[in-house]
Amino acid sequence: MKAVIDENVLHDLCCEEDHSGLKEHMALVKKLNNEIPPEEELFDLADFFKVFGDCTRIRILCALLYGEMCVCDIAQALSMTQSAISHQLRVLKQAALVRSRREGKTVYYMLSDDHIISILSQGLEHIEE
Amino acid sequence: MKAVIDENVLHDLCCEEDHSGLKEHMALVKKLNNEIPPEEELFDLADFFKVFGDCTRIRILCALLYGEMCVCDIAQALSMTQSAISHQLRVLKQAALVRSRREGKTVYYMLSDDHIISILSQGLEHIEE
DNA sequence: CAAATATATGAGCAATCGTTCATATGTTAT
DNA sequence: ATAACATATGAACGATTGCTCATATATTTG
Repeated sequence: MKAVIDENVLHDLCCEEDHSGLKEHMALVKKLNNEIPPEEELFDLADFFKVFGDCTRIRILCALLYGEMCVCDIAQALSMTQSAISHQLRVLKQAALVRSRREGKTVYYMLSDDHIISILSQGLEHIEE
Repeated sequence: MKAVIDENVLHDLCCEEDHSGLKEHMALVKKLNNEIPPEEELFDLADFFKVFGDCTRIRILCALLYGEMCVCDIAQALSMTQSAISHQLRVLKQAALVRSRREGKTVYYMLSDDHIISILSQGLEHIEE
């Protein structure tokens, strides 16, 4: 192993102008218990991000930023078929990114929590560079 | 449009016990200039998250949490072929998630900034629920 | 220069993904 | 019950993805 380990990483982080990364790094390393997490957890993590990795799903999430919407309105807003939207809403729901509420014939979807907003926001920050 | 708009969202957020989401929401809405961002930006955002949406790439990023590593060591650490790792490092590099440094025959890869750490960390937080 | 080592890359293939189309399920109104 | 509307879902198909294998490029050493 030629890899530079542990303390050097912390040293590098400490020597940067922006110290905000250090706390997050420590939190993550603590969370990881100083080891690469078990395969299963990394698999879940990849699966989680995979859901964000599709333009249609991102557009749905952005549409829901402004409040809950029913399926047909989302479809109309994105100029896509009801079926396509419904399929993707299922993916989003399985990943717990959205939840739904039925009101008669129509089903309203909304973001399941505002964790999602900060993840989207952080992604946007990164690509604007 | 049956969608609930704007102020209602803010109202909902204000009425939650945890107020931490509001600031982030406002930041994002401000960033979006109160509109769904142009298709191109959402496309880029999806592309960005897509990179995190693969188990091998996540494992590489986690390996690099502890410091820079050369290609063959990453391959050994993850029990994968050098070629597979090299292909994925290219994807990670194109997405600006890693950068590399050549030292003789060997090429060392490292995380390009600690933004990535906080994104990983935030993802882990979400799946641990 | 040739050999050895580390990395990068192109072609090909199996698997996964996102959409469409047809159809099923669920709800309301007549 | 029947019709109308909203949503969900299964099959199928084209596109994309991640790996393997073979080979190319780059660097060091003899």
